[in-house]
Amino acid sequence: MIKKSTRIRKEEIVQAALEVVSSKGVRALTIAAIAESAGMSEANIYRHFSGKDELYSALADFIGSSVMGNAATIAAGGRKPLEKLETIFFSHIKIIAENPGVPRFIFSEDVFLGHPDVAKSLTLRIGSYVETVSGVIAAGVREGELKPDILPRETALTMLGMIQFTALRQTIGVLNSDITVESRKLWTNFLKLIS
Amino acid sequence: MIKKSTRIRKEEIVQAALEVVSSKGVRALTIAAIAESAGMSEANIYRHFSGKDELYSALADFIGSSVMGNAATIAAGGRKPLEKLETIFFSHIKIIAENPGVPRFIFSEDVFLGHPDVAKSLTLRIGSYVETVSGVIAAGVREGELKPDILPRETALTMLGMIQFTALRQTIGVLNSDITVESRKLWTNFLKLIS
DNA sequence: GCCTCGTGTGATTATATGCTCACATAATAT
DNA sequence: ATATTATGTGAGCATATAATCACACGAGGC
Repeated sequence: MIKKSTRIRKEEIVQAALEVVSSKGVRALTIAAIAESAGMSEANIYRHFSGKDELYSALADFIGSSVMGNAATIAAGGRKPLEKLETIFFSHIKIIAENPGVPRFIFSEDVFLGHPDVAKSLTLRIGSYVETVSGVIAAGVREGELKPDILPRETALTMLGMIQFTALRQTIGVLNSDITVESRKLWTNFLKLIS
Repeated sequence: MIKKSTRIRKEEIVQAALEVVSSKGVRALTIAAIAESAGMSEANIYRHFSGKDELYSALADFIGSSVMGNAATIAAGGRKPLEKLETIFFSHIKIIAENPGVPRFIFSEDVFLGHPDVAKSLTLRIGSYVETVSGVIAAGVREGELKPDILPRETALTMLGMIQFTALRQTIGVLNSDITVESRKLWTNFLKLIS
C-alpha cells in the first residue's frame, strides 16, 4: 500500500475521472469506475473528495482552466485576428480529438441538471469564451480581414457551433473520416463564409 | 381502472417519455418517471414494451419520422433553395423550442453508448438530414442565390451546428434571451455569410 | 348475461450506486 | 524508536432502478 499526499491524489483522481468520461461517457462516471481507473478503493475517493459534487467541481475547474483559458491566451497574443481565429479553432479541435471527455462533460446533462453549482461556473466560462471569440472577430472586421457586415457575436456562435457539432458527431460515431481531416474542410469553408 | 388498446397505450407511453426528457433530461428517463408521467404503473409499461431498449427504439422512430422527415418534405417542395433553407432552419428551431427533449435524446450518451441499435438508426437519419440540407445548398449555389465557391456539405454542417449549439445553450440555460429571438439573429447573420 | 383474453397493478427481486465506518498502515514529527 | 496523524481499505448500508410475477379486472365476442 502506497500513500501519497492529498494534492497528488486529487490530481490523479481528476485525471482518472476524465479518462472514464472519455472512454465510457459521463453516464459511466461512477465512483466505482473512477476508483478502478485510478487504481484505488472507492472509499479512498471520499478521503480526498467530500462527494461526487466536489469531484465534478474539480473536474470542471481542470477542464475550464486548461482548455478555455487557452483561447484567452491566444486572443491576447500579438498576431492578426484571422490567424488568432484559426489557432483557436484548431487548438479547440485538437483538444476534442485527444480528449472526447471534455466536450461531453461540459455539455452533459449530469452537470446541468444534477450539479447546479458546477453548471453555473461552466456557464460563466462558456460565456467568456464566446466573448473572447467575438472580440477577435470584431477586430478582424475592423482591420478589414473579414467581411464588413457580419455580426461578431453571431459569427462566433456559428463557429463554436461548428466545433461543438463536430465533437458531437465524433462522440456518436457519425464521423467516418478523421476528425482532423473533417475540421480542415470545415475551416476552409468557414474562411470563405467570413472573408 | 381504465383499459385501452396496446396501440393507444404505446403512443401514450412514448409521449410521456418525451415529456420526461423535455422536462428532466434523458438522465431522468426511468421507468418510474415514465409511468408517473403517463399515469400508470411501472409494470404496465412492460405490458406494452419488452424493456427500455424497445422503448428507446420507439422514441427514436417517433422523433425521427416526425422531425427529420419534415426537412425532406420541405426540400422536396417547389420553392427557391434559399427559401427552403430558411424554412428548414426555423422549423427545426421551432421543434427544439417546443420540445427540448428532441435534441437531448438524439444526441444523448444513453442512446449512443447504451443502445447501439437505436444509435445506428439515428445515425442513418442524421446522415440523410445532412445530405438533404447539402442538396438544398448545392441547388442554391447552382441557381446563383448563394456564394459560388462555398462547399454544400460543409456549409450544411455549419448550419446544423449552429442549430444544435443553440439547442445545447438552451438546455444548459446559457440563453438569456428567447430562443426565437436568438435564432433570428443567427439566421440574419448566416444569410450574410452564405450569400 | 358471462366467458375469455388481453390489460392493469402491488409486491418483490436483483443489481448498481453513492456513501459511511471501523479498522489498518504508511509517512512524519519528536 | 515511538507516537501521532494522515492516508488507505473491505465490509456494509440506504436508496434507486430495471425487470418479473401472481393476481385482479374490464372490454368485446358469444
